[in-house]
Amino acid sequence: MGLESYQIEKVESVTMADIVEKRLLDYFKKNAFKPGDAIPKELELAEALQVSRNVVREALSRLKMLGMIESKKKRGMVLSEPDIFGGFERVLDPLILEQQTLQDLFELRMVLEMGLADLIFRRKTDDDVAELERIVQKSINQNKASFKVKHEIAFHGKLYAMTGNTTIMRFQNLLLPIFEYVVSEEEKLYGIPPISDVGHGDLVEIIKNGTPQEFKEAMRIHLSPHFDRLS
Amino acid sequence: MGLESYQIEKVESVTMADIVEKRLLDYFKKNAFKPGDAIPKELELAEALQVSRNVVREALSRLKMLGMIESKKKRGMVLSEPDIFGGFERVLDPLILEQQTLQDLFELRMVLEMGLADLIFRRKTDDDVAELERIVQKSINQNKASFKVKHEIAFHGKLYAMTGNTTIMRFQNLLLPIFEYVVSEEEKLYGIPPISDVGHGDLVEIIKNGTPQEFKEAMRIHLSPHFDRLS
DNA sequence: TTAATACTTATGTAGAACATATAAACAAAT
DNA sequence: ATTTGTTTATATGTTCTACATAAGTATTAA
Repeated sequence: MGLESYQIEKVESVTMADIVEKRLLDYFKKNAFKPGDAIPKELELAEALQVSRNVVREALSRLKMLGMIESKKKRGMVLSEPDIFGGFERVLDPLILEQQTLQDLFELRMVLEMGLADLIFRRKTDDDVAELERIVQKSINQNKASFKVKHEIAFHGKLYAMTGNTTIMRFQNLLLPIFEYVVSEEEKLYGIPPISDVGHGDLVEIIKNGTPQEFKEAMRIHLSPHFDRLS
Repeated sequence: MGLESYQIEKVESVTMADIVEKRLLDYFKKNAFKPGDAIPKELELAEALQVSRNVVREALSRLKMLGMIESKKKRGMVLSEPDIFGGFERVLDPLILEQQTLQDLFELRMVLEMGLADLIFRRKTDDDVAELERIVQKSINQNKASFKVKHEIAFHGKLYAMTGNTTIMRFQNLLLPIFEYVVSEEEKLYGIPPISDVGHGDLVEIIKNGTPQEFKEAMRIHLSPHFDRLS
């Protein structure tokens, strides 16, 4: 009988820095700290938490990485609006993420893309449509692989931009390298996917004169070469 | 003329820990480190980078927070599969995020919800549908607000679960408190939104016997009370 | 009043010391 | 011979002290 049948759970050592980090987060939430609020000095925290200044600094360093805290000499530290995807960005490396996670993120981006329709139609402007047409126009008679990738990014990036939602846009920008990685891995395994029946030109036409419903269906077909490869 | 017209950018002091953190990340990527690989000892890193062990530890502490590094006494440190949303989770507090970011995240969750259709239809099982029906059944004749919220979470949570995508599921779970916060804030401003023409029962019926296209449209209508409030 | 100066303070960095867990090697016991 | 106990070396965890550095504050000089 293997050890795993005993369901022994691995003891993971919790360090002081872990505890202090959590205490600080709880402290901020409990006291409804807002960006701009000053927080206690390192030595005061160390004294209050009964740990060395070093441990406090390790915990603070973590929060600084997330943009949650800013510090200046003499002036002390203030809470600040964190970079919501800061931690996400650092961790998003195809080489260190599990295959399943990469696959999940690949799907996540496709789900996003399918769900954009209503936001796009709600907020599109004539200028947006004109730029989309320009992007599509530029891609005609271009066959180099490197250009195609750039064009893909420009076109779909513009779609995200049209939502007017900078958070979604940032999110998709972060997911992009993952998407490309998964696509290239798939191509190694299964070859170049068939070209979709619906191209960028068709999508633009629908944005111009069609309905969200038509767009959703068109986008599904546009993505279907990828979609059909999902398990 | 105000200072802002000079486009002076705020000098933000870059600390050694910031630099070392970046160097470490670059080092891992450049050398194609994979989870399980051992990384140099603290003292070696300090020596190589010509900084104190203290600074190295602050940088390492950050990566440990993201789950990117695990350390054990004597055994040293190994790279590990990071928690992809770990940093995100810590930062997701309605009180410290800007109103616009909250709004963006609110929309992001709606976009996700609209995009789920194809994954759900691709992977649904009879058991899934049965459970959805059970959830809907339980909600009949329940009118307490607290129950309604729980029911909402259970129903939509099940929809996410049916995608079989644990990353998407985790993501939506993290977004949930934000969603609830924004909804409650909106209710304070504009009152309770009108009840949608499409309820959970209708959605289940479509999942059972309908098409992804019908589901998308139904979900749009289901969410329209929220959607119509978007600027 | 203004400007130059010194003082104070909180963060940033360095280095040493010790605590603690544990891998590895070795010795003892069954 | 395999297991069990003991020793030892070592890498991380924690604390302490000291000093550097930037930036408010108070003081002084013009």
